[in-house]
Formats: sequence, C-alpha cells, structure tokens
Amino acid sequence: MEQFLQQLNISQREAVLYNDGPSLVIAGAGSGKTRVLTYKIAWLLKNGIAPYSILALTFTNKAAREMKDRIAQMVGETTARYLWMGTFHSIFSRILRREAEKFGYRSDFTIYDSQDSKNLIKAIIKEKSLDDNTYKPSIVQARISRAKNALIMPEMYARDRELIADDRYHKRDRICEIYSAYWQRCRTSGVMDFDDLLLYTYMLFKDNTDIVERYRNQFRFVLVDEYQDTNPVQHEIVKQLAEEHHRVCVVGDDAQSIYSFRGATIGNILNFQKTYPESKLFKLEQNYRSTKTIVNAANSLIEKNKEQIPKVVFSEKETGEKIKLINAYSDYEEGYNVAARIAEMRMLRQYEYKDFAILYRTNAQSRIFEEALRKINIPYRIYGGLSFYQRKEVKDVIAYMRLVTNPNDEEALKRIINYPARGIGNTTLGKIISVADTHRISLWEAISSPLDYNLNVNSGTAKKLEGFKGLIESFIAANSTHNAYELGGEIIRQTGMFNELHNDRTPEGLSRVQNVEELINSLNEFVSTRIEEGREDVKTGDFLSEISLMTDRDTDKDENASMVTMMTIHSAKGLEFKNIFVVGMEEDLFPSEMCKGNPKEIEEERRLFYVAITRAEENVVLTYAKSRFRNGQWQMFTPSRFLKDIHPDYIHTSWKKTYKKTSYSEPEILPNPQKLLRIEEEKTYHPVVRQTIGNLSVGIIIRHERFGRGRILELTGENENAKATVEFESFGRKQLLLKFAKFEVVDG
DNA sequence: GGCCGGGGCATTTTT
DNA sequence: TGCCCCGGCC
Repeated sequence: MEQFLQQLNISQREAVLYNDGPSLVIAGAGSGKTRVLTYKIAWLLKNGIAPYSILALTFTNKAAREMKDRIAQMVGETTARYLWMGTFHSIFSRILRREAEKFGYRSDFTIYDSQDSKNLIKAIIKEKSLDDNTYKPSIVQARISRAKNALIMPEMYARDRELIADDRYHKRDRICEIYSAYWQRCRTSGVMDFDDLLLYTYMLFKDNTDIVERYRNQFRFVLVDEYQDTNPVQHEIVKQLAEEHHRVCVVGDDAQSIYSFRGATIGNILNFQKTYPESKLFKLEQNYRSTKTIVNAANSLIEKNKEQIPKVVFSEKETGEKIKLINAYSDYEEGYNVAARIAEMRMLRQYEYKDFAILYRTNAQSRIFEEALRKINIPYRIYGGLSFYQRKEVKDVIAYMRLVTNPNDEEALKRIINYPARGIGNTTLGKIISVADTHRISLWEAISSPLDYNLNVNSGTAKKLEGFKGLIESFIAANSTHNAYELGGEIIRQTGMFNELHNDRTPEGLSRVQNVEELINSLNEFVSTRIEEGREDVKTGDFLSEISLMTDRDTDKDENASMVTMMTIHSAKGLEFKNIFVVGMEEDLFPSEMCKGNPKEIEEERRLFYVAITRAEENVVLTYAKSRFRNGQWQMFTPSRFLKDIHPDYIHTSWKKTYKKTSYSEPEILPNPQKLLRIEEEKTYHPVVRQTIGNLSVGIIIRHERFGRGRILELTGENENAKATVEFESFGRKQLLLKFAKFEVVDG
C-alpha cells in the first residue's frame, strides 16, 4: 500500500488521499491528472469500497477504457469490471434504460446522432414551409442543443424573454415552435438525442425522489474528469447525485477549456468552490511532459487571459530548445517548410515519424500538408472527417437494426423505407409523415394501420408499404431467435443490400462492401466476446446501445504505425507528441475570424493555442503564411496576435530558411493514405482448439484468437462454467469462459 | 429514381 | 477552390 503511494508526488498523493468531502483538482497540462484519478479509485477499492459504489465520469469512451484498464492492472479485472465508469452519455443511458417507463419511454429507445437530429430539424423546417436560409438547420440545431444543455424545455423556452428576444432580433422567432415540434417528434419516435440522455436523467432525478435516493446511496463516490468541459446539465446531475454526501471529486484544467461553443461552461470549474463551500482545492503544478521552455512559454501565453484559477505550472525537465517560428509567403510554402523540417529533424536527430504532429485550427488546412508530405514520401495519418459509423452504407445497415429494436424510430425509417429502392418515393413518404403528424403517431404506426388513419395511397403503393412492413416484421421476429450477428447477416441479405453493393464494381463500391463487411465483423466480435464472458443472449439492441455512443476514435487500432499525425487542435486535446507543429498562426485564422470583437471567445482561442503548445514534449514549431488561398481567392494575412503573447525569450525566429528541392529524392507518390490506414495487421492463423480445464494449469502461456498472447493466472469453476483468468500482453486481464474461448496453448 | 449541374457556402465537434 | 444540397431532367 505504501509503495503504491510512493509512485505519486506530494500534491498528487494529497489529492488521492482526500475522500471525505468535495474536492477540486486543478491539473495543469501534463501533470498526471489521469494518474490521480486512477490511483484515487484504486485506493478506494483497496480500502474496501465496493466497485459499484464508485461513479467515474469521463468525456470519451477511450478515456474511460484506458482508466479502467489501468485500474484493473492495480486491483484486478474482477473488481474493476464492476466500477461505474464511462462517459456521461453511456452511464446515463444505462440508467435511463433501467428507469425508462418512469418518463414514458421504452427501455429499448434508440439514439439519434447529430446527423439524425439535424435531418429531423431540417424536415420540420420544411414541413412548416419556413425559409431554410433564415432557419438554417445547423443554427436551429445548435440553439435547441444549447437550450437542452441549459435545462430549458420547449415550454420554458417559450417563456424565456431573453431567448425569444434574441430569436426575434435574428428574425427567427419560430425556433421555439420548431424546438417544440422536434421534442414531440422524438418522443413519438421513442428516440433520444445526445442531449436528451443528459436532460432526461436530470428530470428523472428531479421528479423521482425514490430513484435519485437509490442512486445517491449506491454512488458513494462521484468522480468527474475534464470538469472544465461540462455543461450546465452535467453539472446539475453531479450535484443531484452528490447532494447528500458531497463526496465528489472533479478534475480538470480551466486553462484547457475549449468547448464552450458546444455549451460547456467554464464557470462550472471556476465556481466549483462556491457550489461546495467546504471543498478542498488541490493543484497539480508539476508538468512531467514538456521541457522547461515549453512550459514557461505556455505559461507566458495563458497569463494573458483574465478568467482563470491561479496556478504555476513548472517543469523539472531540461530547458530544451526554444520554440521555432517559421514564416512563409504562401500556404503552399508553409506546407513545404513543415514537410522539409520534419524530414530534417528525423534524419539529424533520430526521430520517428510518429514523433511528429501537425496541428491546425481548421480541417480545411490539412490538404496542403497532405500534398507536401506526400511529395517527399512522408507517411501520415489524418484524424477527422467521416467516421466509420457515419458512412452511408454503415448507417443504412444500422438503420435497419434500429428499426428492429424500435420500429417507431422516424429517422431510421425514413432512411431505409426506400433503400434498397422499393418504389416508396417522396410523395408517399410525405403522406405518411402528414398522417402521422396529425394523429401524433409514429411513421411506423401509420404504415402499420393505414386504414385506421386514412392513409390515402393507391393500391400499388399500399402493397409496397405492406411488403416493407412485412420485411421489418420478419426481422423483428428473427430478432427473438437470432443473435445480433446472425440478424445483421439476415438484414443485408434479405433486404437485397448485399447484392446491390456487390454489383457495384467501382472503387467506391468496393470500399462500401468492405465497410459493411467490417460492420458485420464487428457484430461477430461483439457477440462472441460477450458469449465468452458467459452472456447468453446478445441482441441487436445490445450492440446498438453500445455503438450509438461510440466514435471512430474508439475504433482505431494501429497506434504503433510510424506516421506523422495531422489533426485539429481540438482533437489533439489529451494527446502528446515529441514534436508539435502549430500551423496557420495568422490573424483571422487563429484566432478565428468568427471571434473578432468577442473577448471571451478570444480567450477561448488562446486556451486552444495553450492546448496546442502543451501537447509537445520536446519541440514546438509555429508557422504562418503571409498569404493563402482561401474560399476561392488569395488573401493576405498578418501574423497571429498570439505570437506576441508568448514571451520572446522562448522563441527563436528562423526567418525564411530555404530548403533546396534537390536535397530530396524525386517525388515518388505514396499510396493513398486511406489505403495505408486500411492495411490490416497480418493475420496469422492459429488452429483453434477448445480447451477444458484438464489441459490447462496456472502459469501457462496461451494465444487467444483475438487477444493474442497471455498467461493464465487463475482457473475456476467446472465443466460448463470453467473459467480462466488470463493476463494478456496487450489487452490486460480478461476472464474467459472455456466453453467458448478460442485459444491455443503456446507453452505448457 | 438516378444523374447532372448550378448556386451557395465556407470554425472548432469528446457524445 | 471544392463540397454539398437541391432541383430539374431523362
């Protein structure tokens, strides 16, 4: 136990050990924030606190998973698995499913992603014959989302003077009406959008004393990561849960709050001590990531912000090199400079490609760097863009699965009612929507009983609708006998999607086939993992509730591949690289033009710059161009005001260093990076032998079909229930049900 | 129902 | 400039 605490510095240890009341842990960049959280949880567990009485909330699945894995290593998988650890959205959707009937939902409600929400909003705007230029779906969506995050229901919106006045000022005074219709439609469809998952949780707790009491009693400790990014609902829910015992620990860094545009309120962390007057404040100020120069430069920058919790981040690492500033005449040249610099640093100082990241303010900037890197054969990887689950063909299959789980799901139904084409066009769909709207029923109900609701279509169309209905019903029936993987296969075959996709021989068509195959594979993996863990029925609904809250970032595997990383600064938060290039350091680009004249937003941009710099361990290179081609025309730019915010002592300006083109070999075009990404690990085939407990003993090495090499730590149970606890080299500790587990013995 | 072309437009996006 | 969305046409 003592040794365990030795691994922490004094302030980390104090933060870990204080658990009697509310605490605020202000964790400077690179100061071991996650470490404090994991050790705190491990400490509680080692002191006999039951895992299910600890609630730990994060913002990404990845963060939750990584933390859980680390805790599992410290206290064992069997304990860690019962922790309530996950994203706000996944934890609360779990609670909402349990309590669904309390607020008029079914426990198998489906979830709209942002695109679904936007589509529905767009549809409502159209149905109301509003001009979609004044009522831009994205703006309306943002406004509704903002309202939900601020606990404002439609009827409250209508009474809110400020909101109404603001909408009127922008000539959008019917937003409130759209909001109300959107709310109603989601309810009729039995779906929730991301914001609903939080809002309904809040209402559930507010309106049902017995329920909130139950969870308050269960969650004796509440921990929240990245508190600077919470919005008002999240803040309120945490308050509801910690109401009685006040054992709440929030961790974050106000200097890294960069999501206010999505409704995050930095005030939550700034005012935490007012919310909980008896709270203790812990500051983690030692940065273990970066050189002194980088930390000092970042400090000198963030000093320029007014609103912040005072702290002095310091580094005990070497001084390191100054930050480099490179200018260029054009964006094209900027790209060239960066590529050349990377090549040079790699050659001269033995860096690998994966030690570099290029960070930019907007995704549009990536192209020029892609080209530049490609020309001199530097492998790269771009984050951002369309995620796997957002691809059309993947969403189509998932839409069927959603409809099976919840036939009332409007957006899922609209998506596939005529895909693959079955002669149900927009006219028919329009009629269905209008009938459904007048009777306040779902589209599915309108289709199911066309006569009851006077759905006025000709007999041919009626037949087609019946056929569609029959198809979905057959899937629903199959869902009770088939697992998620089997049903997935049924869906792509029975609908004709399989054939349709395979007939398309174009490269795009092939990639669509691949994507659908990947989805089916992941279904297979999902099902078999759970069966191995001893679960019996693994249904489509289980799969959906997991993946609807997942993003691409959770899927990617090949983190070892040595490539230069390119991404927006926003998506770089939480990551670290040896060398960071922050590019496009120009006024109107960074800080963004949109922030002009708004000091609060400029401060947020400055925090964004702070995040960018503090990603670096060893070197920071800042670049800017005097002109760039943007929005179809050449524009002149001046250097960003943020460059002057860094104390000049920490910057070395290397004006216009010219790299001779001849010093690099002739451009050989690299394969398309998308392809590079797709190259899968070479799969070696291992004969799969079903094992019984008799063949195994503690200590032997096995190779599992998916988890790879691992050592058996424990064997329990007999026959049908025989289980092995295995410590895998790259997947950590797992429990396998021998009846299903696929592995071979490597070393007896 | 699918394809083509014109017009409008153009931050950031953990779920 | 390039992408996306919509509407018109076959």
